[in-house]
Amino acid sequence: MEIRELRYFVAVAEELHFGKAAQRLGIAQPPLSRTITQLERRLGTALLERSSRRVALTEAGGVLLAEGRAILSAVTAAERRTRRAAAAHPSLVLAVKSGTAGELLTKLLDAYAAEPGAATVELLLCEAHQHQRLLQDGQADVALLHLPFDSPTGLDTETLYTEGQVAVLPASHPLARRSQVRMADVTTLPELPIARWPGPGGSYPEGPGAEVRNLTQLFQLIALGRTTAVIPESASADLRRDLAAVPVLDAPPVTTVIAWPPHSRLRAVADLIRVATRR
Amino acid sequence: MEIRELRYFVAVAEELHFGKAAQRLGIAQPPLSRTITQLERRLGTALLERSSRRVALTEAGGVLLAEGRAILSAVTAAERRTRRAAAAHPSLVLAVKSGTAGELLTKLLDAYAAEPGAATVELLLCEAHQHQRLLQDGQADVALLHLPFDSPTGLDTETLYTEGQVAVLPASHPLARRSQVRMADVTTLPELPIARWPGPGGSYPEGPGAEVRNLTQLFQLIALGRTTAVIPESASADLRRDLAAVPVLDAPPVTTVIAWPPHSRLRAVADLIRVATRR
DNA sequence: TGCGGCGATACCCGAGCGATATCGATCTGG
DNA sequence: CCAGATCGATATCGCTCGGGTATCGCCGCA
Repeated sequence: MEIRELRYFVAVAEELHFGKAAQRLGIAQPPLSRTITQLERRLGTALLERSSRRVALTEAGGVLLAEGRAILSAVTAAERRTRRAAAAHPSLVLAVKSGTAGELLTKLLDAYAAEPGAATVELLLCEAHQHQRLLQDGQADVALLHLPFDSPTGLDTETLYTEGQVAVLPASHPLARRSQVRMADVTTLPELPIARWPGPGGSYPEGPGAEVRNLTQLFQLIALGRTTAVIPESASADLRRDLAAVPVLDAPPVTTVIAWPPHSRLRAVADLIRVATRR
Repeated sequence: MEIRELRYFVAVAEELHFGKAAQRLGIAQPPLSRTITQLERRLGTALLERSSRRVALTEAGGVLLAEGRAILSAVTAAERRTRRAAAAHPSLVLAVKSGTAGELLTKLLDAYAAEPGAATVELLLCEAHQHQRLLQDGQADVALLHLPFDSPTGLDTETLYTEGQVAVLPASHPLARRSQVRMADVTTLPELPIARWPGPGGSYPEGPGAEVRNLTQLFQLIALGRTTAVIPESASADLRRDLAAVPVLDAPPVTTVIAWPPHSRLRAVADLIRVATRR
């Protein structure tokens, strides 16, 4: 099996249309048909069921689509990482959600910078749930994830620390004067529905609350009395004056982990992980 | 980058000798040289430092070797899994160390077999530390690992259960009458050095104890009074009459986890994991 | 029933892959 | 210090194979 064949197959499997796939690949349709047929013959398996009106994946085709996507991104990752490893000035890309400020990150970067032979650390600020893709296609070398929100599927991780969550409320709200609350107190406020974050696929779950993408948006909407949210304690470190944070006793704890692709060979990654986990 | 190029590069990087690599690949040496040069030009990076007497990896070459190996095994895994997904009779390969008998496995297999639409489960008995390779190159679909002995690097896992460890001793040994011992009691017996298991690389660590590969060997050597060992409680379930097991209070607990490759699409894998983790 | 959409087939051309022959550099033994 | 051996690079050739255009055959639809 060659990469070219996989690229072609993935294109067809995603478009479910030979013509469109050929266009996307920048080739004509006949060689595409031929390549897929040849791939099927090599594997000894039908990958697509095709009539002249409809193209569908077979069971085997579905498996190959999943595996193929992973392989293709592994290949682009390998190219990127190889090029980067050759750069005169070694550097390290650390992916973090734009919310993740916090002492932890500062301390980590300072501690690593103090190491002998430390590489330049570039911060790659990303949207929620993007870390995994960034690590898997080689755009980032390491990431900070927040369990259980982010999924560490297929990554190696080390736990850095665990914290509780707080409810963020308008300072004037009755609950804001409490020293602690429970999830039920926060989720049952009819006038303040819980904000919705995008899911792993990038789309929002159904619900009444406002749709938000980052903390600035969230805080503004809370200050306006339109929504509320339960977030990790450290994310509420420097809150606006018109907001209040109240610990939520029974909210699931949030664990910050450092994650990296399983076969990373970069010395800088190993160093950073060592610095992050020692103490 | 094409698979062919990667295969060639990995061969040269492993042999560090163009002639030998060409032989291993079953081609002549000139096209191999040419392909590597072309790969280096495409990546814009030297991968190998070559004089006429010596071939060595560059920094970038080392990175590409690690990534390339992973990609190559992912490709063979994709081929195997695609073919298997097309088989008329769906089956599932579960990799377990030959020691892992125990109730857990029996219960798991029974529970899964009772599911509607259960696939045939083939057991693949393997040596220590082989699970990961088997999963990564598609010879197995799921595995049972024992942390902290086996490493779940690059795999997704769910914890099944945790147990203590016991010291296995000749029944006639003085310690065998104790109801519990400590690590120090067992490791400091001059006449009974602790047995050595192969490490992740397949080679044995240095030390005085006997080299063993499986429980039968181990038990025989213990019965002969040549060695002793600390093993998970469940592995000592049906012990020979001339052996005794004593709980070791301060031995690290052993966690059995079920592990699978991160982007598995097989329904049977999902079912098995669901069955394994529910209760 | 004729038309349009879509994948498969037929056929041709050029790039690229592999083989052989040979060169040039470097290490080794006498 | 030189002759031979070793080993990677280069030159050149033939052929496979990947890509293009033209066209067919099938099927849904008006």
